[in-house]
Amino acid sequence: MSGQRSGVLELAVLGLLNETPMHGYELRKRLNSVLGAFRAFGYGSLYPCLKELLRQGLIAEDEPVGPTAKPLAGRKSKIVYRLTAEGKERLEDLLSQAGPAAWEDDGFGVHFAFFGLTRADVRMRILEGRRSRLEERLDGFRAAMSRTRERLDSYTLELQRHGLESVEREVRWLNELIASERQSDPMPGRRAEDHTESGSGGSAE
Amino acid sequence: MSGQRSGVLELAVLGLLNETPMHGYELRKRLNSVLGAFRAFGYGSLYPCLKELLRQGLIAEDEPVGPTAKPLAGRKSKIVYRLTAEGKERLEDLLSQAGPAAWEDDGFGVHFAFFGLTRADVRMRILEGRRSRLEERLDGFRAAMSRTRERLDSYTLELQRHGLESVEREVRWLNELIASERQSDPMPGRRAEDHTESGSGGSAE
DNA sequence: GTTAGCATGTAAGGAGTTACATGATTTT
DNA sequence: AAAATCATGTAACTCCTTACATGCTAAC
Repeated sequence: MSGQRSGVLELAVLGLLNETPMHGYELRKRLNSVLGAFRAFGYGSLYPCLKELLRQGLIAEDEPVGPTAKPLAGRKSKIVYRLTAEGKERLEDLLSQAGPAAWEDDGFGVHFAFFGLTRADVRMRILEGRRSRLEERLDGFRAAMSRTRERLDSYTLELQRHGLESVEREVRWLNELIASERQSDPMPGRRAEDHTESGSGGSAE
Repeated sequence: MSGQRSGVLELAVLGLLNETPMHGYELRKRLNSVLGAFRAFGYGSLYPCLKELLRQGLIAEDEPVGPTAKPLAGRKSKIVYRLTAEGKERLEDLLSQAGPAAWEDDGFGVHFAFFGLTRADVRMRILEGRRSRLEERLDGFRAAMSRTRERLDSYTLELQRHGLESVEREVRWLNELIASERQSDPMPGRRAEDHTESGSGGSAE
């Protein structure tokens, strides 16, 4: 067990490098612009992650053939990373898992961002998983409210009100997404183990 | 440097124990109901924290004089914690700090929850600090959007749209709160560029 | 008398964060 | 040539999570 690195960052890095090769600095900016609202990563997180992915052979260094291709004077030039075949495999593996990691607060954002690479049934299970996660939270919330309806100063109350409203809004958002997914996906002969159909309804970019 | 424990948990525990003494199990429920929308703590977080606060003398054990007060047969009964004088001091200290810790994603919720114990000027600075933090984020966002308006699949786009909208909503919420704070606080001598007046107002709690 | 919930803990470790350090390139 | 920004990294640390372990107490 050394460096499993099963976090959000790994997936995000693999996903972005799948779109196009990049060097670290650029990667970080794309990272924080794509997932900006949810989390922000610093170099202190990114570079160790790249190092680890490199060690695992999931990504590789591309020799910089760009403009002013200085042939490495002491190794302190741009290092462009690209996804290897194993990396692509790992990415697809990660994106086919529809478990808690994909719908908890951490994780959902990234998984959603790469829904374009995700099978329709997995997408649906993740959306529904997140929705029921949020509904659980609403239940606990309301239960707590009726339990401790007693003395609560107005700030605590306002915080709860706002929190509740935010969660409700996300549920509505999910409902719309789910409805929209169902529409574009005719829900073909749903026969349990049916995942290798000839891909007609894949990623319509 | 041993166990500074300057996190969200410490503040939340001190704040809740300030309202009323409690034992750990109960504390955890209150914790997750008050801050429920933002974070959830497990026992594995809470008990070590209590232990550390105890070591620092910020909280103390209350002998259980409740119903069926079993006088400790092997020490595995309810342990009720209460805030000590030092604990109260520490709480007030934490709640008077209007720094990044109070308006970043992590800390804002807790600090807001205890605004009832916070001086009016500190409250205002925290609300404004958070607002400008969010506005920075909006700027970065929109800059990123105009930079990479190019190819973006619809899911990534939808994620950004939703993220943007959420942040905008929180800014509006903050605006309302700030306006409401200004109203209940006469804000002495407010004359446009007039910010260095001798503070006669302050905390009229 | 056994499930379900209350109640208290510990050991190991994960996933980043902070602060620091430094070189290369472009802009002014 | 100075300043800004691009670019890459490391060491130490923090706050919390996960999984585990245990015992008491009330309900069915």
